[in-house]
Amino acid sequence: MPIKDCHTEKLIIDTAMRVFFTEGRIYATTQDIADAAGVNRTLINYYFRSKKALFTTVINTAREEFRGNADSILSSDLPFREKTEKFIDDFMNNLIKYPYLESFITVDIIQHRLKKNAYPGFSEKSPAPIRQYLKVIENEMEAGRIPKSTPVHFMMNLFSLMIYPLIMKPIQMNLLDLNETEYNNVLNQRKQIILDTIFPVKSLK
Amino acid sequence: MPIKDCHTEKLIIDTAMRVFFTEGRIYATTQDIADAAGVNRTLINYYFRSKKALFTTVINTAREEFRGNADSILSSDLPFREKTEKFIDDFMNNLIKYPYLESFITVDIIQHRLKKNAYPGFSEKSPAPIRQYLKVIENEMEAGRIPKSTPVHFMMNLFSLMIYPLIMKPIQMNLLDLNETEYNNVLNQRKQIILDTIFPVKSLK
DNA sequence: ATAACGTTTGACAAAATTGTCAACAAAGAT
DNA sequence: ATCTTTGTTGACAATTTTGTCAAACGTTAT
Repeated sequence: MPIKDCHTEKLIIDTAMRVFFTEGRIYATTQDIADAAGVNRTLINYYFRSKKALFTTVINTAREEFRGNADSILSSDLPFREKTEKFIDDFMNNLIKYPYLESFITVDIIQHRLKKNAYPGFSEKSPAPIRQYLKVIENEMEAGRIPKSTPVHFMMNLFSLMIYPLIMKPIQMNLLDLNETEYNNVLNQRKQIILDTIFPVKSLK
Repeated sequence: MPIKDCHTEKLIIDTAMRVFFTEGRIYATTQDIADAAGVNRTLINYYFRSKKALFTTVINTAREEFRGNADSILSSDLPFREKTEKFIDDFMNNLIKYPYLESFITVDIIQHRLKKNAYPGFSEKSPAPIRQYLKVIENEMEAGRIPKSTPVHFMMNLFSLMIYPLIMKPIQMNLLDLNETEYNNVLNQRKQIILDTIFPVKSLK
């Protein structure tokens, strides 16, 4: 079989991403992943050497998968509101696929800090498209087209409103007394709600 | 030593809460916790029988610790804005102590779902003070004193804005290019920012 | 003093998880 | 057909983590 197959490798990666980032099973073992993929556990070691190596692979794969669109949207020369709208749309579609990705990255960072290692997944500076977008936010605030605070808070608000309802779905379902279907309906309304929140409509008494 | 000491038991609980909910070390072993507490690991089994039992104990302890204030604030007859202000203040003070508590509860729920068990930490309905507060939000929306959406989204926004910046601190620090001190300064401004976001000021052009 | 009790400890056993290896299978190249 | 390379498997070893137990300790009451 001299031609590289890599279909098993891809199967393992896809399964691991689903188990980790979609289902949020942070304690999943290599056996769990192998079972979910329907392959022999040894193959994980064959293709990735160790569980940790698989882990960094899937995190990087997922991050790259997300970067593409987001960067081109943020770097485009669309007007601020349209750009933000597109960004929310793209980002939330990704979130539905891998809601727990950020949670895993956070856990990963905490691990590295414990061993006093710098986190390999991070570059020194924040990504250029983000820095650029922050500048645009600043302009919009000065022009008075969005509430005056600081670009950093605007970004925090934006990410908070998008991500939190997805990663804490089980808790929120109980807190707000919603079943699965009801909660999913609410999630579908979020894009519009988020827009209305960060671009407040001025129709209050 | 016939008189119950319980100071070791309390030490273990406090340490476990710190390791789990403050430091976010989700992979911490019983040995890690024992080391952090400076006690023999066997004592964890002596006082709590198993790691899982310790886990449910600390989750319940932390939840009870948080409930008290929040419930009395939400059930008080303060005007809506003041009530919300107090709630944010109380909730965020708790969050600073145990930012990762909700993350752990979520992980716990996911575990239980995998075993097809109902989550023991949840009652059927959502807590009464929350249901009551949701009613008040509805009234405020109808009166036009806050932007019209639904109480559920208002709550989601509120929790999102409070919790997300704390649990994703490492990621946000990199994304926004802030060091520890700068990020903490930003966090200190959040209470006011959140108020301004959910009670929009109408000074836009 | 000693008996009783709760607490603490180290050594050990059990379980769970991960990693390694030699053997085997499959498929194209020679 | 045989060789070569890649992929796959099961058995095994190593490691990590958790749980158990008997013995020792310290304090108090008798």
